[in-house]
Amino acid sequence: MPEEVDDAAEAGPPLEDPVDLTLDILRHSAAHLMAAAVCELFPGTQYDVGPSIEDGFFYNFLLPEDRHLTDADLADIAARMGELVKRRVPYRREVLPRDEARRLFDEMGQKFKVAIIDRLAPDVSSVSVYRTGDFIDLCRGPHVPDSGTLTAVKLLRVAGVYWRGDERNPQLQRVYGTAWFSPADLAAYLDRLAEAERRDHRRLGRELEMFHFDASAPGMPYWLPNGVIVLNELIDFWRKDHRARGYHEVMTPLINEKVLWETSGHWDHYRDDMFLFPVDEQTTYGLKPMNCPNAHVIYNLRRHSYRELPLRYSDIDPLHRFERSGTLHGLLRVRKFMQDDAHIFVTEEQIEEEYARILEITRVYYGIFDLDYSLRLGTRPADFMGDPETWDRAEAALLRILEANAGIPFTVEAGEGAFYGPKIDILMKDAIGRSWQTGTIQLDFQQPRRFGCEYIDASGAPRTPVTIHRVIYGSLERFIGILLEHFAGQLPLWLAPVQVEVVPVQDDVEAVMDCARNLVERLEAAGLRAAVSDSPGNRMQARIRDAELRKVPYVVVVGKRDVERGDDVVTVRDTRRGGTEQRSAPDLITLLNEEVTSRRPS
RNA sequence: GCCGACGUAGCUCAGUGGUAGAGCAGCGGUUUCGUAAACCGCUGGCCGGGAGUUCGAAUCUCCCCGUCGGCUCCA
Repeated sequence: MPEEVDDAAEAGPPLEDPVDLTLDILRHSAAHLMAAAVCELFPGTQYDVGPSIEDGFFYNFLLPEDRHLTDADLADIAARMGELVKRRVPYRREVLPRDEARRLFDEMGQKFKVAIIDRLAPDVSSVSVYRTGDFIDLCRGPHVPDSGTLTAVKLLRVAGVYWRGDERNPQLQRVYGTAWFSPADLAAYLDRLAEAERRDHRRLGRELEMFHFDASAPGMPYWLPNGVIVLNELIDFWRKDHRARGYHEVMTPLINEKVLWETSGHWDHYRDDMFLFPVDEQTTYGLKPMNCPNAHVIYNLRRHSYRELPLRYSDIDPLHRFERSGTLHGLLRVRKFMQDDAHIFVTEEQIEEEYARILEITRVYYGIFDLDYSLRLGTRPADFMGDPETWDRAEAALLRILEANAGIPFTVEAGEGAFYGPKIDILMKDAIGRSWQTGTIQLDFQQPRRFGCEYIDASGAPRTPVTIHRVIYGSLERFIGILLEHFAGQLPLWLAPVQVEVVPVQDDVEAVMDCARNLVERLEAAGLRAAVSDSPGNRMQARIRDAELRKVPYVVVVGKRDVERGDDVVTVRDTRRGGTEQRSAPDLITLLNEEVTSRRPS
């Protein structure tokens, strides 16, 4: 789990012994036990930090002589831990003066521990250490009384991590594990992971034939017919709604000469994330990673009055970003994507009101899908453009906006802003609880200035507008990935590639087939996506199963009995809620159309 | 990009040095059945790519590509 770990937080003034055993204590003790096993198996191992995290624990190691842990080693480590559990090794606490503890770890050659002690606050005069057999760790505790408590522990995986989370530092190896009160709890946790895997959008995307990734285009999705329907429905809704909200859609070049990126600042701040290609000795083009520079070009096509602002340009052009290979992840992290993008030119006085409008759009859009989200304010990054005073002003404005929108939880992340301005991000979680940014609302004082954008204010003087960059869905690719996981593939009716499938009971009876085809025609005439089940020779049951597996929301079965009755009443199976009911065809059409237009989530 | 793992039929997977397999899907036939899998048969593979070791490589070694889990980075 990508938990934020302050590596000095483990050490400090000793804590008292716990009254009750918590999962936190159990997991932290499991981390110690694992480190003890690793040190026994690989003498000379340096150990760094090993906290409890959500659902488990980890410990970071540097093995001697460039040895690296592999999955095979995990089994050995687990076996050694098992022996220690059987021996009920006590966790013994000692409190030492700070300098004595430093000497102890220094003599042991544990330089990570020495570094932790050296980073402690000056007023910390004593620290505690815990001994588990021969293993000694710098640790505030508290811990379990002995290792006999650790009966439901499983080591999960090994990962490379940069020391103290900095890519310029040497890489350590981290072993992740999970620990629970009982083997039954552990089994339940593993079941939960297996359930999450069934919701994995990559699996659903393949099974539902929505998208594909080819080895020749890593991170660039092929959208298949089913996926294009979802994509287009989302875009159609967005387009129509935003036109009504005063947005003007534009389309701009996918590639621009280097000079544009120099003007925008991308050349200096974003070049490494761009696809760049020289076309001759003098000319280099860049494939656009963002739409903002071209939006500024459009703004500058004529003079603007303050009366025109806010001026809202939207676009959904494809973007390409050269993401590092190890970071790609299905639709959630791609190199080619589209955003429901817009650039809004406002006066500084209009910022807060326009943000309020955008946050209202966010509430509406995420409400449609029953999605829970949180907000995050990202402030000035290390590699920022412009002057700190402007940044401070902008950050203060966004903080006021967030506070005014009480009810939605938000966090402030220092250094998480874009290089041109601070931003409010919308965060969502995937099936296994990983957090992803979807929408973002960014404030930009830099690009309008760099592009020389102006408007004429009420007194006739030229002034520089502020640009708000905003996406609500964010990347449509990522948003669809999140939706697939959120709905476990059972999309709301308005997005479902096939909304109704008609299954004939007897596919060799012409009257039955005519009835099925006629129903589909009427559904289609009413604007619904319908099809006759086309697997000749299969029994009705197999056709229903097939439609269920493809997550078709409604399945209608028609057979001889319906034809003979001739009352235009059919049996409708609701695959999302389960169960069937009788309904006249006209009623069915009205009902489904109502569900589509209201965009009910399920 | 870094650490670890994985890559065999469209999909899920078995096969650890000696003739490439199963289920599902697909195709052909039989069946026409009332709400989650009828039956029989057939087809289908540069075993991710390249080099090496070996009498012999899906299997062992090295390099590359891709994927998965983390780290870093980010919509």
